[in-house]
Amino acid sequence: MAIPATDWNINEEIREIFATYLEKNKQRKTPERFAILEEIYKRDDHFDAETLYQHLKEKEYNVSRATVYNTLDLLESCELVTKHQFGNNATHQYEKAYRYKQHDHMICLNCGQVLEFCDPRIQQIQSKIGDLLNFEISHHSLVLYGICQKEHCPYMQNEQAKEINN
Amino acid sequence: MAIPATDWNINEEIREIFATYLEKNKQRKTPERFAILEEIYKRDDHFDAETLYQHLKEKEYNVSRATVYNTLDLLESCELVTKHQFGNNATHQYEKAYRYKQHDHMICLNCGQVLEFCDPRIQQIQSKIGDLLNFEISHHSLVLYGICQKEHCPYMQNEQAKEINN
DNA sequence: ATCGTTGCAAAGGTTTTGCAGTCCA
DNA sequence: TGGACTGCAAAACCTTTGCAACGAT
Repeated sequence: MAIPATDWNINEEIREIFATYLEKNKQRKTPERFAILEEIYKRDDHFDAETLYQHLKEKEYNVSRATVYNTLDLLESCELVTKHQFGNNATHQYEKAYRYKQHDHMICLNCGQVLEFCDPRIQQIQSKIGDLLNFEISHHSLVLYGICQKEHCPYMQNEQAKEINN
Repeated sequence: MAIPATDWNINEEIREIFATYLEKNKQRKTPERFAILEEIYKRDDHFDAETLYQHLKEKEYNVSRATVYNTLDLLESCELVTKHQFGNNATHQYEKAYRYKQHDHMICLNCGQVLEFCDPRIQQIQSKIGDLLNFEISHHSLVLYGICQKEHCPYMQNEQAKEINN
């Protein structure tokens, strides 16, 4: 039942970062905001706002959708959360960002699984194109779409894949 | 008043491709569909469905939004049009795809301008990661976000930029 | 006590859908 | 002619907003 020390420390660290951010920006430290932050860092996958809202509702905390969206914006601003736009559907995907090294995504059009990968060349491309076209590049989004060749990838397995496929 | 031969030929070619696609897929060759195709290939920029709908409405053709969306889907399927998701807003951007070499996009977060660029390394990344993670990659989306350093980039110049910025 | 934040529901913008009428094959 | 396509409007979807009540500072 003991919580691993590392988990605890990370949670403390994150709460601290968020608290400092809120103070600096003269925003209130409400319990709802910290509950949302905690729930996000408990999860390990990519998620959307509605899913997060449902998970919170099922548990202890009764927060409204408006608060979820508001808090996600705040967490994005202080870089504790990253917001993604995968596929062509309207729904945004989010993921925790703290201490996760920068990476890009590859998505299976059949089963909807999201894989993460790194390639240093993308940084090179970023600086080269920025210099070339006289841009100060702040960030990028690279998504590879394809079909995973593993046998455990049944066609149209889940809703997420359908949405990504449109 | 003479239409340049190349333009004419390209238009004929495109109509032919679309017609063949429609036949193969047992879809009807309606005037609306060809009017939409033609309007798209007259334009040189990125556009969204609503803009296209308005342009058609202002001109000869009275098509409905539903038909515009339906036709854009068809044109995407036969690869005459590419659909993009820039920024975090809900609106999709489209662009004509025939005979335009594959490229990626860089977007100014101030003025919303969209620049296109090519870098062969992205193809290399695509095949390397595909091999590595056992994926059959069909396409990718790379968008660089930044601030253009030119003097003619006033802050928050237009609506598009605001939307990209959220 | 103040004033930012919450919850709820209603509005917002983009895209899809249902249905009756139209028209291509 | 018949089934697919169109137009219209309504619905669906995700997200934001208005406002009264609440609560952190």
